[in-house]
Amino acid sequence: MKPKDIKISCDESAAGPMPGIADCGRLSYAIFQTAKHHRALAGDLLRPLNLCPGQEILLMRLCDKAQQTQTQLLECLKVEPSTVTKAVQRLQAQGLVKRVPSATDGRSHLIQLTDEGRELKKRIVKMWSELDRVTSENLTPDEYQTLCNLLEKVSANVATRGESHS
Amino acid sequence: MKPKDIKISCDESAAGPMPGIADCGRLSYAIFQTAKHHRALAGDLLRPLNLCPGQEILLMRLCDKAQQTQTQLLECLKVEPSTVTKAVQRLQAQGLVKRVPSATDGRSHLIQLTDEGRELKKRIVKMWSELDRVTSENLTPDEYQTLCNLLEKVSANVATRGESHS
DNA sequence: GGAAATTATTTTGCCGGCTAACTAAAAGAT
DNA sequence: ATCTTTTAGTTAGCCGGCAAAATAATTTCC
Repeated sequence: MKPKDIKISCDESAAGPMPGIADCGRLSYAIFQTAKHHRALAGDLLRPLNLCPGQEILLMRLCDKAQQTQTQLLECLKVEPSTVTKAVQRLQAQGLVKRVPSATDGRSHLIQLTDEGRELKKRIVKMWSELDRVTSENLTPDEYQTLCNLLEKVSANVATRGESHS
Repeated sequence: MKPKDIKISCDESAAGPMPGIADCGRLSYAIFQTAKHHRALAGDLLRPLNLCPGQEILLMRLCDKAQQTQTQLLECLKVEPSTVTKAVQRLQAQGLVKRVPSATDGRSHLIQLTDEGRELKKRIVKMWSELDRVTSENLTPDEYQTLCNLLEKVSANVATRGESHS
């Protein structure tokens, strides 16, 4: 009869909401924790589709605009080249994506969805909606808006990599 | 004379803020992107300390309460056992952390900071404050508060792993 | 046209995180 | 006391992500 009442974890114990790092960076800590759980939840919802978090976004990009160069992908995904390389390799091995050499540039390949990949779109959209639903479960529409706006503001603050040079 | 004006990325181009996945999950998308950039920024600030994002939090936990079992650590860090195992191994190899076998339980070890690890505390706190400062740069105190509150709310929504089983 | 610089991509290697399968010690049940 | 179950940690293997270094094709500049 004691399912989980022995909660001796560090946070919600006796003396308030954890000392230490959360004190000098409550926002950073909240982002950190929220994101980790959010990603884990995404992973759970993605597992039935045989995908890992991050892959679904790449696939959706290819739905929006078929025929993309890896450079285009990494720009809009905001990841490093090697990340795209690896992701594409894996998706290709799964038969969701195809690479055709560019006719005009011998260095680059165009990435496109296979039929199988294209069929996943509906399921991804559904999964992603569900993710957002769970994420925002007890938020009012106003809170949802506010949160998105603030996060987007913060995102801009924090996305100073690669733009601030010179 | 064209340093970076050829921005043909997917988001802020012609037709509004990107179609597709962000439409059916604006919040999820914002969390995803913000967290990635935030983590990258943390990585930048952590590099001079020779740490990777995530390690600093473990160390801070050990500052708050020396002598912790790995199980205690994983509970308050909210990560899986294997994650702690690996992290502790690496921090130990760096000489920041020590493991002493528990006197009362032959299975567990107590993790504690070395002197060197303890010396890092001040720098971590400083780094973390700086991270939070940059993150919240253009937010009013009110916005900061609101954002933290909303994120913590969302975090609870999304942290349903391991608690919902029967 | 040929050397130099830029661009597209890959490879390697590392880190945090997770899952799944496993070992070993401790606690319960009979 | 023994057998069973639970608990503490480890290992191996995979994924996303990053950094640094290398390769190859393209552009640019003279």
